[in-house]
Formats: sequence, C-alpha cells, structure tokens
Amino acid sequence: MAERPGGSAGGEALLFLTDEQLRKGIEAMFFAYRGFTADPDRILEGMDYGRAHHRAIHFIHRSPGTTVNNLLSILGVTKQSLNRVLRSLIDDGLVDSRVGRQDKRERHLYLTEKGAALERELSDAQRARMRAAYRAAGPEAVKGFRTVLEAMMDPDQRRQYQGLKEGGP
Amino acid sequence: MAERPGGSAGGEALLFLTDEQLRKGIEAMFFAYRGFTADPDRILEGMDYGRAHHRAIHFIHRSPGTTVNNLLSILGVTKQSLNRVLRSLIDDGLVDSRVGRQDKRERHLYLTEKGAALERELSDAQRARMRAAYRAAGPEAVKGFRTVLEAMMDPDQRRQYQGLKEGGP
DNA sequence: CATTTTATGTCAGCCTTGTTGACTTTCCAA
DNA sequence: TTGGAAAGTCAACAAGGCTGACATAAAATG
Repeated sequence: MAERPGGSAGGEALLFLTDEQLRKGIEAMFFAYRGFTADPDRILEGMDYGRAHHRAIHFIHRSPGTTVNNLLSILGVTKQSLNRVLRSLIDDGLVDSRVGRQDKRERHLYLTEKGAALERELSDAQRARMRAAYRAAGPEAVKGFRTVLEAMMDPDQRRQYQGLKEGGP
Repeated sequence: MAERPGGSAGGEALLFLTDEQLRKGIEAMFFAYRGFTADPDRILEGMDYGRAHHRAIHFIHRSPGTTVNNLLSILGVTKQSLNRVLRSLIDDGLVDSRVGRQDKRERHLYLTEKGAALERELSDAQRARMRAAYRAAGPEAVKGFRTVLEAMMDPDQRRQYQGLKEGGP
C-alpha cells in the first residue's frame, strides 16, 4: 500500500480510495449535514425548541408508544438530557406520556395532535430538501448514497437503523 | 402528484422518492453522521479540545495561510465563537497566527508541527472509517454518495465545498 | 414476604460551543 | 485625514451535552 493505493486490483480501480478522495468525502459530509439540518433549525428557532426536540419528536412519530429507554438508546444521550427535552414537550402538550399497562414502570410516548402538527412541519421541510436532492441525483446515486452511509455507521447504530424498519412498541 | 408519486416517468421509476424512502434517507444521515464524528470525538475527549477544534484544525490544514475571515465563512460561526477556539489552539502551540504582509490587519493561520501531528491523528482515524465504508460500498456507490450529498448542500455551502478544490491563501 | 433490580424522574452543577452586544486597536483606501 | 473593514476582547447568556446523587414505584427474584 505504498507505491499504489490499494495495490491489488490494478491501481486505477481503486483511485476512489485515495486520501484526496476520502478528504472530499469527509468535507461533503460536513457541508451536507449542515444543509440537512438547516430547514428544521430555521423552523425551530424562535420557538423554545431546538435540534434535540426535533430528534425526540421524529423518533416518537416513527415509533409511537416507544418507551423512554428505547428512545435513550436510539438517541444516544443521557436520561437527564432527554428528560429535559421530553419534559418541555410534555408540558407544552406536544407529547403524551402514558404509564405502561403491562409494566407500569414504563412510560409510553405518543405525539399529540399538536405534536404531530409540528412533526409534519419539520419533516415536510426536511423531506422537501431530501426529495430535491434525490430527484437531482437519480435512483442509482441514491442507492449508492444509502449504501455508503450504512457502511459508515457503528455496528450498534446500524442495527438500530435497520431494526427501525419494522419495529414498534 | 396525488395518485402516483412524481406522475410523469411512469411510477415505478420514482419509487425512490416515496416518503418512506426519504425517511430512511433522513435516518441514514442521522446515524451515519454519528459514526462519522465518533472516532475524532473519542480522540479529543480527555484533551481540552472538542469538535469545534477539530473543524478549525481540519480547514487550516486544508488551506494553510487562510485568514480568520475565510475560516469564519467556511465554518459558519461567529468570530467570538471561533476566536475562543483559535485562542486555545494558538496558546497551546498548535496553530501559528501570522500578521499579513500585504494587509497587516489579517491573520494568516498555519498548523505548527504539533498541530499537524494532531491533525494527522484525527484525520487518520476519520479517513480509516471512510475508507472502510468506501471499500465496502464500491466506486459506483461512492459516486452516488457524493452526488446526493452535493445536491443536499445549500448553494453557498456547495460553492465553498467546490471552491476548496483548488483554493489557497 | 423481603430484597434486589429496573425504569423513570429530578435536583444540582459543570462543560462545550453556539449566540448578541459593546468596545478597542490597527491600518487600508478613498 | 478620516471612514470603515478586519481583528481581538470582554461580558453575558442559552442550548444541550455530561456526571453524581437521590427518590419512587413496580417488577423480578430469592
């Protein structure tokens, strides 16, 4: 791996693995992530909420009835941090927290109509950007996009990402 | 755009634009970005530095001699915020700030040998993950990955991303 | 039944990294 | 020579991470 990068499949086929190409990929992630979060951030500024609230709302919408513990492991933050966010969402009537029927220690989280309305506003904006990008890039590019992103995740994160496909309470 | 999503190219070709597919793309970005930043974050924790220092170091390495103002527009933060980060890097001898020769108001930023060493450590870790993901996904997927990310950026961000290709002081 | 473990909530305090506003110094350019 | 741009600095604040300690209820286990 000294003279030619890669060194097995013949050089040219591996030019996409040069440090220069990798650096471009890294910067693409940086700039694209800013775009990715820009629209919801704009909507949330002015409200009392931020990106952390958006994330909670997204995953509650995604898995209605999810427990606090589930949410914690998906978001990867501490319960104190999540609690602060959930508290404000519950107090403001965007999220409904119901004691579990089988296990009464658990709280199951649901969006209220008001919460669902905000979720719609946020995800409409985020999807609009995503849709424009997808449409401009085309289906083959989108497939590659998803493949690389999945390969970039930590195994635990990937499991959660894939597990979410069918998941539920 | 009501009955069939898209509605022009025949339906099946546009299935990658469904809300479900877009939602998966959104979550892929979320989880992948966590992986993307995980390794440098691990290296930096314990030092006095964080992700903001990493970003500054990255772009100074990338464009040696860049001015504070250049850096500000790339990073998209306030000068007070950047100044706090630069101050610690300069005080700790990782970054060298030189008064401009033509315009003596400007400061040109360079990594010292110590700064370059940390940059190497951080970018080696980040590149290793990127390389593994690229290799697993293959060149076609990588091409799609970059295409979608570029389309996702704000126009200003995209200009900066592309401008960085040749750029210099 | 007694004990331990689990799920959750909460208080207090700290750190990083972002923000705004005000003010100063330097110094290029009109 | 003066206006304004570039940079630096101080102060104060907010969001959203973190740790540690402690409380409560309920389930699980002995």
